[in-house]
Amino acid sequence: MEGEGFSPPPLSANKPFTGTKPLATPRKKKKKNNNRRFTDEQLRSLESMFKLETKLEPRKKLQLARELGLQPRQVAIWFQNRRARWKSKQIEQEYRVLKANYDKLNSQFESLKKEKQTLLVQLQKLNDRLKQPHDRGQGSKDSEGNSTDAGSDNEDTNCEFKVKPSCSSEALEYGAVMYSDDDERGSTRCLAQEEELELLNLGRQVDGSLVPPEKWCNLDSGGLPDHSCGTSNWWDFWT
DNA sequence: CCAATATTTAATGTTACTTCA
DNA sequence: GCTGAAGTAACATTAAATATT
Repeated sequence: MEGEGFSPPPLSANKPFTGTKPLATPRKKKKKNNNRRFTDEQLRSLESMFKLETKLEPRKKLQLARELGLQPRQVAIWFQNRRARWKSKQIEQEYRVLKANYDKLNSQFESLKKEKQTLLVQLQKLNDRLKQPHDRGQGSKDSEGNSTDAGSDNEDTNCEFKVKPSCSSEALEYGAVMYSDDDERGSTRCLAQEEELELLNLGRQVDGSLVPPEKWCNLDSGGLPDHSCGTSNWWDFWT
C-alpha cells in the first residue's frame, strides 16, 4: 500500500489545476479519479527537482508540495510515475544500444565469413594443383624446355607456382610468388612465400599427406563455426 | 467539425521491504 | 529476537484528459 496515512487527496486542495471543470458526477463507479494535469509551472518544478534527485526525501517532498500547492501524496505519486517513465525510457535506450552493437558485430561476422569463404576457395584450388603433378610427369615443360616443376630439384611439395612477370618487381624482389587466380574476380594475387607455405600447410597432415577438406573442421560449412572443432568453444573461432 | 481510437498521466491497489518502538 | 504499525518503492492497472486519425 502506498500509505502515507493520507486519504485520497481532497480535490479542493488542488487549486492550481488547469481549470477544467470538476466532475460533478463520477462517470464510472470506481474512483472519481479527478485526473487533471498539473500546471506547466508545477511540472517544471517537479521536473527540475527530478533532475536533481529521482527520489525525494520526505522533507523536500513536503516543501515542494507546499510550494506547488499540491498534496505531499500527489508529489510522491508524481515521482513514482516519473521514475516509471524514466525507467522505460532507459530500457528503450539500452535496447537501441544493444541492437546497434549486435548489428555491427553481425556485419563484421558476415564479412569475415565471406573472407573465410574466399580463402577456402583459394586453398581448395591450391590443393587441387598439388594433386596435379602426377598427370604432369611428361608435359610440364614449356616451349623453351624450361622445367617449371617446382619439385624437380629438391622440394617435396611439387609446387607448380610460376613466377609471372606481371608481379611487381618489388614483390618479386621480396620473394613473392605469383599464381593465376581463376576465381570469380579473375584477379591475380601476389602472396609472400611464407604466407603461401602457411596456406599449403593448412591442408597438410603432420606426415605431409593432405587432409581431406571435409576434415577441416567443417570450415567450409559456410555457417557458424562448427562446435565439433578442436577448440571447445565456438568463439575460439575468432581468436 | 465530429467521432473513434490512441496516448498520456494522475491516481489506486497490491506486494514486499525496511525501520522503529 | 519477535511483532505490529508506518512508510515507501515497485509494479500493474484504471480512468480521465488529451492528441491523433
